Amino acid sequence: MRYWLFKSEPETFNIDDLAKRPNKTDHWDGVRNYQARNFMRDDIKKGDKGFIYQSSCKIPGITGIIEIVKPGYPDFTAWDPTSDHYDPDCSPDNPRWVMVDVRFVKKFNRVITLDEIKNNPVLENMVVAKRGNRLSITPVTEREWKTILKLA
DNA sequence: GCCAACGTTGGC
DNA sequence: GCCAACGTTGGC
Repeated sequence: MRYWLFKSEPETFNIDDLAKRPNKTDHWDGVRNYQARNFMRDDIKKGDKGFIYQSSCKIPGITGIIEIVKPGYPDFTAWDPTSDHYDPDCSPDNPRWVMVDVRFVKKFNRVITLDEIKNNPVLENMVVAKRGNRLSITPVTEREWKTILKLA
Protein backbone atom coordinates (compact mmCIF):
# COMPACT_ATOMS: atom_id res chain seq x y z
CA MET A 1 0.00 0.00 0.00
CA ARG A 2 1.22 3.45 -0.87
CA TYR A 3 0.51 6.95 0.37
CA TRP A 4 -0.30 10.06 -1.65
CA LEU A 5 -1.12 13.71 -1.32
CA PHE A 6 -4.04 15.16 -3.28
CA LYS A 7 -4.07 18.91 -3.72
CA SER A 8 -7.16 21.00 -4.31
CA GLU A 9 -8.43 24.50 -3.83
CA PRO A 10 -10.88 24.36 -0.91
CA GLU A 11 -13.41 26.61 -2.67
CA THR A 12 -13.55 24.02 -5.45
CA PHE A 13 -13.45 20.84 -3.39
CA ASN A 14 -12.54 20.10 0.22
CA ILE A 15 -12.71 17.39 2.85
CA ASP A 16 -16.17 18.53 4.03
CA ASP A 17 -17.53 18.29 0.50
CA LEU A 18 -16.28 14.73 0.28
CA ALA A 19 -17.84 13.80 3.64
CA LYS A 20 -21.25 14.96 2.35
CA ARG A 21 -21.21 12.84 -0.82
CA PRO A 22 -23.20 9.60 -1.02
CA ASN A 23 -21.09 6.87 0.61
CA LYS A 24 -18.64 9.69 1.35
CA THR A 25 -17.18 8.86 -2.03
CA ASP A 26 -16.47 10.92 -5.13
CA HIS A 27 -14.30 10.85 -8.22
CA TRP A 28 -11.15 12.95 -8.29
CA ASP A 29 -11.60 14.58 -11.65
CA GLY A 30 -10.03 17.47 -13.51
CA VAL A 31 -6.37 16.49 -13.32
CA ARG A 32 -4.82 17.81 -16.54
CA ASN A 33 -1.17 17.19 -15.92
CA TYR A 34 0.64 14.19 -17.35
CA GLN A 35 2.78 13.38 -14.35
CA ALA A 36 -0.20 13.38 -11.99
CA ARG A 37 -2.22 11.45 -14.56
CA ASN A 38 0.47 8.79 -14.76
CA PHE A 39 0.38 8.33 -10.99
CA MET A 40 -3.35 7.63 -11.19
CA ARG A 41 -3.01 5.41 -14.25
CA ASP A 42 0.01 3.38 -13.15
CA ASP A 43 0.68 3.61 -9.43
CA ILE A 44 -2.39 4.46 -7.37
CA LYS A 45 -4.16 1.28 -6.28
CA LYS A 46 -7.36 0.45 -4.46
CA GLY A 47 -6.65 0.62 -0.74
CA ASP A 48 -3.95 3.26 -1.04
CA LYS A 49 -4.39 6.17 1.32
CA GLY A 50 -3.97 9.86 0.77
CA PHE A 51 -3.94 13.22 2.44
CA ILE A 52 -6.13 16.03 1.19
CA TYR A 53 -4.13 19.24 0.93
CA GLN A 54 -5.74 22.65 0.48
CA SER A 55 -3.94 25.14 -1.73
CA SER A 56 -4.42 28.73 -2.88
CA CYS A 57 -6.15 29.70 0.35
CA LYS A 58 -5.53 31.43 3.66
CA ILE A 59 -4.00 28.44 5.44
CA PRO A 60 -2.41 26.04 2.96
CA GLY A 61 -2.01 22.57 4.48
CA ILE A 62 -3.30 19.08 5.06
CA THR A 63 -6.89 18.77 6.25
CA GLY A 64 -7.64 15.05 6.34
CA ILE A 65 -7.37 11.52 5.03
CA ILE A 66 -8.94 9.76 2.07
CA GLU A 67 -8.78 6.22 0.73
CA ILE A 68 -8.70 5.04 -2.86
CA VAL A 69 -11.76 2.90 -3.57
CA LYS A 70 -11.41 2.68 -7.36
CA PRO A 71 -8.15 2.89 -9.29
CA GLY A 72 -7.56 4.87 -12.48
CA TYR A 73 -10.28 5.03 -15.15
CA PRO A 74 -11.13 7.58 -17.87
CA ASP A 75 -12.01 11.08 -16.65
CA PHE A 76 -15.31 11.64 -18.43
CA THR A 77 -15.32 15.37 -17.67
CA ALA A 78 -12.66 15.67 -20.40
CA TRP A 79 -15.27 15.32 -23.15
CA ASP A 80 -18.00 17.31 -21.37
CA PRO A 81 -18.11 20.73 -23.04
CA THR A 82 -19.75 22.21 -19.95
CA SER A 83 -16.92 21.11 -17.69
CA ASP A 84 -14.28 23.55 -16.52
CA HIS A 85 -11.76 20.87 -17.45
CA TYR A 86 -13.08 20.22 -20.95
CA ASP A 87 -10.38 19.06 -23.36
CA PRO A 88 -11.55 19.33 -26.98
CA ASP A 89 -9.08 16.66 -28.08
CA CYS A 90 -10.75 14.03 -25.90
CA SER A 91 -13.62 11.63 -26.47
CA PRO A 92 -14.74 8.30 -25.01
CA ASP A 93 -12.55 6.68 -27.69
CA ASN A 94 -9.63 8.93 -26.81
CA PRO A 95 -9.92 9.50 -23.07
CA ARG A 96 -6.37 10.74 -22.37
CA TRP A 97 -7.11 11.86 -18.77
CA VAL A 98 -7.61 9.62 -15.77
CA MET A 99 -9.40 9.85 -12.45
CA VAL A 100 -9.75 7.70 -9.34
CA ASP A 101 -12.54 7.35 -6.80
CA VAL A 102 -11.77 8.39 -3.24
CA ARG A 103 -13.65 7.91 0.03
CA PHE A 104 -13.61 10.12 3.09
CA VAL A 105 -11.71 8.56 5.99
CA LYS A 106 -11.17 11.34 8.47
CA LYS A 107 -10.97 15.07 8.91
CA PHE A 108 -8.19 16.36 11.15
CA ASN A 109 -9.15 18.52 14.10
CA ARG A 110 -6.82 21.14 12.71
CA VAL A 111 -4.92 21.96 9.54
CA ILE A 112 -1.38 20.65 9.39
CA THR A 113 0.01 23.78 7.81
CA LEU A 114 2.52 24.08 5.01
CA ASP A 115 4.56 26.19 7.40
CA GLU A 116 4.76 23.31 9.89
CA ILE A 117 5.72 20.90 7.13
CA LYS A 118 8.52 23.15 5.93
CA ASN A 119 9.85 23.56 9.45
CA ASN A 120 9.74 19.87 10.37
CA PRO A 121 13.03 18.06 9.69
CA VAL A 122 11.21 14.86 8.67
CA LEU A 123 8.73 16.63 6.41
CA GLU A 124 10.75 19.42 4.86
CA ASN A 125 11.60 17.31 1.81
CA MET A 126 7.99 16.53 0.95
CA VAL A 127 7.28 17.41 -2.67
CA VAL A 128 4.47 19.73 -1.68
CA ALA A 129 6.91 21.80 0.38
CA LYS A 130 9.29 22.37 -2.49
CA ARG A 131 9.39 25.85 -3.92
CA GLY A 132 7.53 26.21 -7.17
CA ASN A 133 5.94 22.79 -6.93
CA ARG A 134 2.75 22.57 -8.96
CA LEU A 135 2.12 18.85 -9.07
CA SER A 136 -1.41 18.16 -7.80
CA ILE A 137 -0.82 14.53 -6.82
CA THR A 138 2.43 13.57 -5.12
CA PRO A 139 3.78 10.47 -3.39
CA VAL A 140 4.15 10.50 0.39
CA THR A 141 6.59 8.22 2.20
CA GLU A 142 5.50 6.02 5.08
CA ARG A 143 7.70 8.02 7.43
CA GLU A 144 6.13 11.28 6.30
CA TRP A 145 2.67 9.75 6.63
CA LYS A 146 3.23 8.60 10.19
CA THR A 147 4.85 11.86 11.19
CA ILE A 148 1.86 13.86 10.02
CA LEU A 149 -0.55 11.53 11.80
CA LYS A 150 1.32 12.24 15.02
CA LEU A 151 0.98 15.98 14.46
CA ALA A 152 -2.75 15.79 13.79
C1' DG B 1 14.52 19.02 -31.47
C1' DC B 2 15.20 23.61 -29.63
C1' DC B 3 13.61 27.29 -27.05
C1' DA B 4 10.98 31.69 -26.49
C1' DA B 5 6.50 32.98 -25.37
C1' DC B 6 2.62 32.16 -22.97
C1' DG B 7 -0.77 30.64 -19.44
C1' DT B 8 -1.35 28.67 -14.93
C1' DT B 9 -0.27 27.60 -10.21
C1' DG B 10 0.16 28.88 -5.69
C1' DG B 11 2.69 31.04 -1.77
C1' DC B 12 3.15 35.33 0.09
C1' DG C 1 -2.30 41.63 -6.37
C1' DC C 2 2.42 40.23 -7.27
C1' DC C 3 5.56 37.34 -9.22
C1' DA C 4 8.58 33.11 -9.36
C1' DA C 5 8.37 28.66 -11.07
C1' DC C 6 6.73 25.49 -13.94
C1' DG C 7 4.39 22.91 -18.01
C1' DT C 8 2.78 23.47 -22.60
C1' DT C 9 2.63 25.35 -27.15
C1' DG C 10 4.20 26.43 -31.52
C1' DG C 11 7.44 28.61 -34.83
C1' DC C 12 11.58 27.57 -36.82
